[in-house]
Amino acid sequence: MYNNDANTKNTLLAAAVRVFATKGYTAATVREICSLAGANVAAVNYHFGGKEALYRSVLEHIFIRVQAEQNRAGQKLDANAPAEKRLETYIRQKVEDIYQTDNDDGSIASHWAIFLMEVANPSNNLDFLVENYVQAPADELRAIVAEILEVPATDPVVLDCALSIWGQLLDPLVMMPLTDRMTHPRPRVQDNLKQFTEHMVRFSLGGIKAMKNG
Amino acid sequence: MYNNDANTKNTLLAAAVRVFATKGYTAATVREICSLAGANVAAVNYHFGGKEALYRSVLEHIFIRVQAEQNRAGQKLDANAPAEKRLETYIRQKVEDIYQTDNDDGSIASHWAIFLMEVANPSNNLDFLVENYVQAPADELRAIVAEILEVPATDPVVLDCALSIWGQLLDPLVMMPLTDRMTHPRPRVQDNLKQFTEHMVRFSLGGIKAMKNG
DNA sequence: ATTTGTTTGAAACGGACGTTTCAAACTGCG
DNA sequence: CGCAGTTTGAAACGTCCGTTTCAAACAAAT
Repeated sequence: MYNNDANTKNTLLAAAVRVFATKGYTAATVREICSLAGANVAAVNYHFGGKEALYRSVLEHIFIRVQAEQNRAGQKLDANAPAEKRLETYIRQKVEDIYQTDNDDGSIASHWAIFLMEVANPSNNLDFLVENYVQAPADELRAIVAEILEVPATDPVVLDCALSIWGQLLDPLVMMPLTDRMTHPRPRVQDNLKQFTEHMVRFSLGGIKAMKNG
Repeated sequence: MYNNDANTKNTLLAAAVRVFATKGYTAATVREICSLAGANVAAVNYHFGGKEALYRSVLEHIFIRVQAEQNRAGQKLDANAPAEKRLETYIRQKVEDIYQTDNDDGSIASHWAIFLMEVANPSNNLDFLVENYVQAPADELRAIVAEILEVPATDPVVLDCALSIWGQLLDPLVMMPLTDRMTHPRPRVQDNLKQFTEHMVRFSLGGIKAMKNG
């Protein structure tokens, strides 16, 4: 407890984020993680207690960044603006959060990659992710949609519309294996942020209003 | 070559469909498939030549059923009907195809489960699946959307709208791990086929029309 | 400098997997 | 019945995985 063991541990954690994000939990091997971190195979068990504990550490590590992002977005959202404008802001922020890449290679942010891997292959940790990543933004969207529709948030049509919108948000990620293989592949959202956002806003608003007179 | 080896081979194939559909290619084990089929571990290699060859046999086996379904749906689609009506028919048919369960336990048809597994964890076989399952229906949808929008099918807005619609079709499947874990879980589409179809048609038509004057 | 506690490294363990082996059982045919 | 070809079954093989072991290297404190 006297020295700076943080170096190896942090290197290991960073390597684990990269490997888990690209391969998923089961396909990732501790040997590859250790090799990428320049550490010994036993390092994972010594510093974290095992592969599963390392994975949980990764989830907690990326979660604090996501929560900060959500707080930042939440503050920007003006509660007094009209609901339609708030929907636009909501969609724009989510699109930016998901698809804006700070990294040079244009790859998705690792926490979204890991999130997708969990959805595709759910483990016990998905409950934690939904509770902390998904629930609050989803409730927020439901409130906005309910206000546009002028119905209570418990109305089933609100849930339907909210899911249609969340679906459109995550689809480019989920469907990428498909769209990349089609004869007319979809251009990467990362390269068309503004255009994609604009389409989503118009299409979604049009869809919601079409559900209005019920 | 004189006897009916078809019995063991077919039992093995049926078991493989079930196991691959629930676990995916990598997570599925030859031992479990053989155990479910009441066959020896060596049976897979003897009858199919290995796990991967068995998987390809499964894909080809379920593909002939899917192609028959698509032909049946294609015949029903009246080319002379107005585009909006054809969109409604298209959506209704796809929703039924995907979510209507003939099996008693309400589980998704196995070919869709396997398809989803491939999307989540793409292998070389996904190219085959996209080419034969996805490409034609996707082109069909693009034609319908282009007609409603009164623009050529090559217009980018057509692709955007078509993807928004395909996204809504597959979302309940893909997002199920999420929606099941939320405080307001979405009711299973299987139990609300008509309601879900109606929402999708109205929402999508509203969305498309909102993109019209562009 | 010696001791004490912490971190690393090479090697091995135990288990699960796909696959192979080969003898036994079975089938159809003369 | 007896034989040839086909199919099965039990056991083992080789590989890769996560994990454990334990001695060596290291850092800090007396």
